Amino acid sequence: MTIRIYNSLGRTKEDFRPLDPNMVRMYVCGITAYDRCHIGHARSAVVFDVVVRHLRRQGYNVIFIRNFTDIDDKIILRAREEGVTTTKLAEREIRHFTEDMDALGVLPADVEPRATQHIPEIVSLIETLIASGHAYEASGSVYFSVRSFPAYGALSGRNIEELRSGARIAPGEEKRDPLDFALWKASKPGEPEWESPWGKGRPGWHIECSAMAMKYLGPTIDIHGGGLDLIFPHHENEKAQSEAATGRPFVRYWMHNGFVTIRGEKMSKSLGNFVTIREILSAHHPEAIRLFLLSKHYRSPLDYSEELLAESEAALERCYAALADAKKALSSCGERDRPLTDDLNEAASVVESIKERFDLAMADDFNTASAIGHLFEGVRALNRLSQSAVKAPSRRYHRPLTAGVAAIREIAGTLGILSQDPETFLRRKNLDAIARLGMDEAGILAAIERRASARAARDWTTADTVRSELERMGILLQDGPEGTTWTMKRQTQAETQGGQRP
RNA sequence: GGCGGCGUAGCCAAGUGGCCAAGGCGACGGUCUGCAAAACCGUUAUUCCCCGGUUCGAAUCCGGGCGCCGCCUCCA
Repeated sequence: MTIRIYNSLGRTKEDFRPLDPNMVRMYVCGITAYDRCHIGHARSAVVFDVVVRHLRRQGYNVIFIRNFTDIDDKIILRAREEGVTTTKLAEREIRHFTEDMDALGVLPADVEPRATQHIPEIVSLIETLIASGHAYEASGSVYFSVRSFPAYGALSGRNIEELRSGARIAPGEEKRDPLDFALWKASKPGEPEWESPWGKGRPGWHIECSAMAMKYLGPTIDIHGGGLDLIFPHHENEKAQSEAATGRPFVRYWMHNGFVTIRGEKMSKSLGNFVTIREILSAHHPEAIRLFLLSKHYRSPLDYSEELLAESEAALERCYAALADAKKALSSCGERDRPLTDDLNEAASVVESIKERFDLAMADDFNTASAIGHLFEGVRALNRLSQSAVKAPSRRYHRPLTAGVAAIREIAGTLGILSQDPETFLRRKNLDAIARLGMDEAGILAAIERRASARAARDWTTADTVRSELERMGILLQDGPEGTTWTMKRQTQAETQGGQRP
């Protein structure tokens, strides 16, 4: 199936044809390691994680690189404020990031290179650019000459002359053109520094990505990803310096994810309206967070709110409940050969077709929102089969139930959800919830016992009193053929109002 | 100012020329149940911000409004 990708360069959807038919070279800009990551960083990571997972499931051999910027102005500034070295600060934040990613189920990249560990490659790339007249040295710094690269502005759709009129040269910079950008920055006293042919200094921000991408993936890579805000100047500059150095196209498909907003505004440090990944993880299941992040197409803005996260959580629970029910149904469908009704045959065919429809949605520029729609159609069809299988057992349920569970798990695997055992997930969720309320299960089980005796005696008043007492604490009872089970009441919108966060 | 995006049910969100406008959350009615819950079934947008136009036919294309947002400086 041909995948179509919206290419930021050209702003159209194009058929995806990697340089080598079965291999995908992919690079995504990671974080600058100076502070905790928020849900916006999580979105970028999860979106490209899903791209990698999907490409791999389609049979591509994906080489995936995600870098860490571990030296830059912000890191130097923050390290100074905290009185630690830039290395220590970066190490710490990289560790936090890695922990966040592990928690979110984001697969590690094949290589996670750091700028400071690639100084020789960076220096060598800069030397090439100087030799070919695309860069020049001035007082120990090296700048890229934008004028020397006529295609500059093509990626971001910017007009060079307009950019030039708005740009200015900062004090201490010796640029020949206001648009020129630093490849190498001469160090100021007290700053971290590395040896170079131009004296001690450190790499500029953009050059590290070119050097590392080309080191691990070669001069032309298939997919380069990052947040929308990286298009200009970061990716424009990366493209210019890489192509100036090699004379070959740097990236075949540029992908940019949209922002996470909060109350309609971009989440950012400067506005102070950000919510860290860690905060959200403390209140929500990681897979619910993934489902939320994937609920909208990756290029559109996604508005964050507690209510929407709670909705995703409810939707996720529904999926797990369906898998758990299907398992039970499977064990009770028996050997009797009873034909299925038309609508059940239809449910069976829905279940058998969701993989294909899911892949079709994903092939259209990774339309996860649409793909999730198909997933839920599968869930409903599976529920229908499970319910009938219990009511009117027949061995004819065996195949669609088994296929349905397998299909749902497989496509969910592309999204990085439904990876746990359903019973374990549901039980854990309940135990976690009562633990948060400071309760334990013994009390609940005792109450269920009391109610069971009352019910046996047909004392409905007592039975209902016990049940409503538990319900007031947020615990719902479910009477089934094998006795009574308990579960936590789902949070509704009304109940989450004025919830955990302002 | 330049460039770009968005406006679909109570909320979230697919769909970008033609089957009844996906799916999720919520709400309501039904099946089930002692009553419930869960699940299932049904209902919940004669209509896609507004006004014109093109077309046999438009949420989808064109023109004009209105509203919201982003980039143009570090930013996922």
